Amino acid sequence: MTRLPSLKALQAFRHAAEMKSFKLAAEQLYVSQAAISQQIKTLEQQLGVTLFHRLTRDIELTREGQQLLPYISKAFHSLEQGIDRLNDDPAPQRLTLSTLPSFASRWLVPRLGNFQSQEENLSIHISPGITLDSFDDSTLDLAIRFGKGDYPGLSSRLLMRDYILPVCHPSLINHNRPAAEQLKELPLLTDDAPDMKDLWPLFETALGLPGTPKTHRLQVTDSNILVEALLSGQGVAAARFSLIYELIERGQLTCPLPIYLPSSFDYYLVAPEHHFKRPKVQRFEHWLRQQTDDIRRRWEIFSPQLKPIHCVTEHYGEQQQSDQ
Amino acid sequence: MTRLPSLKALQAFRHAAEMKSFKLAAEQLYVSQAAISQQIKTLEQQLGVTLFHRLTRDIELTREGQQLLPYISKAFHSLEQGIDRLNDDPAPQRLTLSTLPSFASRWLVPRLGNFQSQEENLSIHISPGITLDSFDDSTLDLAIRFGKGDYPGLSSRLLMRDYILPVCHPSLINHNRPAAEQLKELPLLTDDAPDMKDLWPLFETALGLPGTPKTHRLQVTDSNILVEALLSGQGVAAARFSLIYELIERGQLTCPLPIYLPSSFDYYLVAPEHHFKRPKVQRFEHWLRQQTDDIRRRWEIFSPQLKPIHCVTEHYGEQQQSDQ
DNA sequence: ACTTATAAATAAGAAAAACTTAATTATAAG
DNA sequence: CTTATAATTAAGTTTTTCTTATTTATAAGT
Repeated sequence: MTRLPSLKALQAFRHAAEMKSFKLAAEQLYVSQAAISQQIKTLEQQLGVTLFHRLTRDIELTREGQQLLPYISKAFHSLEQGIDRLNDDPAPQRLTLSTLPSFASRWLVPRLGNFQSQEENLSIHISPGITLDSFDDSTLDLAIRFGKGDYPGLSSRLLMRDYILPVCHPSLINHNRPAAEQLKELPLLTDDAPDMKDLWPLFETALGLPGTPKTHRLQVTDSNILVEALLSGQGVAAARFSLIYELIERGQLTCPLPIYLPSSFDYYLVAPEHHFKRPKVQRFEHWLRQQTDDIRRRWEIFSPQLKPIHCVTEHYGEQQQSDQ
Repeated sequence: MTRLPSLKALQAFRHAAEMKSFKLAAEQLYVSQAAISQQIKTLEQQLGVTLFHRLTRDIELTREGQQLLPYISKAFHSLEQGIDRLNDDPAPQRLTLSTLPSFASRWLVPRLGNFQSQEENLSIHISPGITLDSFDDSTLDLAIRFGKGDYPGLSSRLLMRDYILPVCHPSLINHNRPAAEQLKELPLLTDDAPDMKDLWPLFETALGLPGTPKTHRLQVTDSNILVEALLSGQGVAAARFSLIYELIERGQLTCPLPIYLPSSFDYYLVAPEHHFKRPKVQRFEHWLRQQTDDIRRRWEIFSPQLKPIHCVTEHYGEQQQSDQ
């Protein structure tokens, strides 16, 4: 039942018929004219029909060719239309984003006004959530996710790298004593997200401090709440630079130890590949990268004072590739 | 601009979508399931879209897949319809034949009653002509042509071989004298068709007769007229067995010399390949071959008395591949 | 809970299709 | 009569597609 000829042969026929020339058809399709000649020859053999009269220096459709052409054209139109529609944006005036709640409220929303002011006609919708929303219901344009960049079935682009710092409220640190010692006495606030769990001990061993388990600890599930706890001076924690750099700059938080950990998870833009072709998404991505460039500059200013702990992140590499 | 995927990939998609299974699609298309899997994978890459959700033991279309499917189906319908139409018979109740006038009147028409009686609903039209009619105007179903079987752009099938005999009216021959001598005195009737020209000298040299050019001769352009002239005793001629065998059997003509020449031209059925698939054409061909079997049997009875002249027909081979 | 069975994915190599260049053919135009 | 053009043909190369064998994931059966 494989009675259908190949698309290439049909395309050759279509172009040759429209141009009334194998040569021009070949140019349009970026192949040699011999290729067209051969395709049409085999097409004619397969169909058992002569499609063209070969006159000396031009060709013309036979009756059968004329009869066939409209069906072929129609078929190609339908194919092309279907494929074009796939990439069409169902709602070009509306940009729907999925992000982590912490990133949304602490970083994205405060800046979004700037983007909205230059995109008068675009309404922006944010869908905050821990898990990655499905792109199947067609409403979601783009996700900003925190992970390793492996999102099966989706296309991802690195938005920015992140770094993890030990932080606490400035009032908890007495500058006359070594900070490391004081930290031992403070309650530890932990984030149980997979990428943030059990990071504190790495700081301690890096400093050669005995790994005495902390007695006081407060465990949260959302980085946002963790930051609020830090701001109110409830203890120390490992926190992401991206979420707290402004607080440090403003003196609302401090980084008591001159060390940091490169994050094993980074920020990615995630969507089906074709969503990245939507003009509104491209404009948003462009704006977003301007904003993250700003973070990167701040980090470049801030980081020289710190020493990286190159923790071999193998125990992250092995764990389930979970994502927030 | 080669943005279209291959037909195979689209066909794989179509069947997989309809069957909700790569395995079943593979069976329908007579390929392995791995082939379908790969085709769809590359299709998804090309389109930048996920077409199927892979659940464990079945698959389902994504939103994009659902959106694409109707366009693809429509395109395939159009293709299939166009190709089917090509082979459709525009007038199944009417059989139009093109043949040589001589063959039509002397052989075909007298027998056609037999065919027509078993084909009540088929009207038969004969278009007699020296040259091969064009198949472009869609009215012609089949041609019965006399030639070498090379009809560029058309399909041809050998219908029957033919043989050339020296013949004249019986009354012209006196059985008490050697026939060869008597023939020298009779007028020669010639057919100036390319395949019949200059055949008489071959008979003469075959018999070892001096090639004294005949003084009396009558030249005709149609074999039919030649036969009429022979019947009325106007002379001798080289004539086709197919056209005169019944006259010999009835004693209306005689073959005075026990020799014959295999014809360099034979009878062929000629048409665009797909015309041979039309039911009415197939029925006609079947009937026609029954009829020509009869001629062949008669020849097998008649020919043992004769000696073939294996004239090296090179001067036919080299001449223009003309056709009657 | 453990085995079995199913459907899809993947890898590697074989087979088929399509393309390229170069040479040939046929004929209109100069 | 020569030249130039467009198509065809031939031969060899590249690309695509397919097959077999293996792997993965999971639902179903024991």
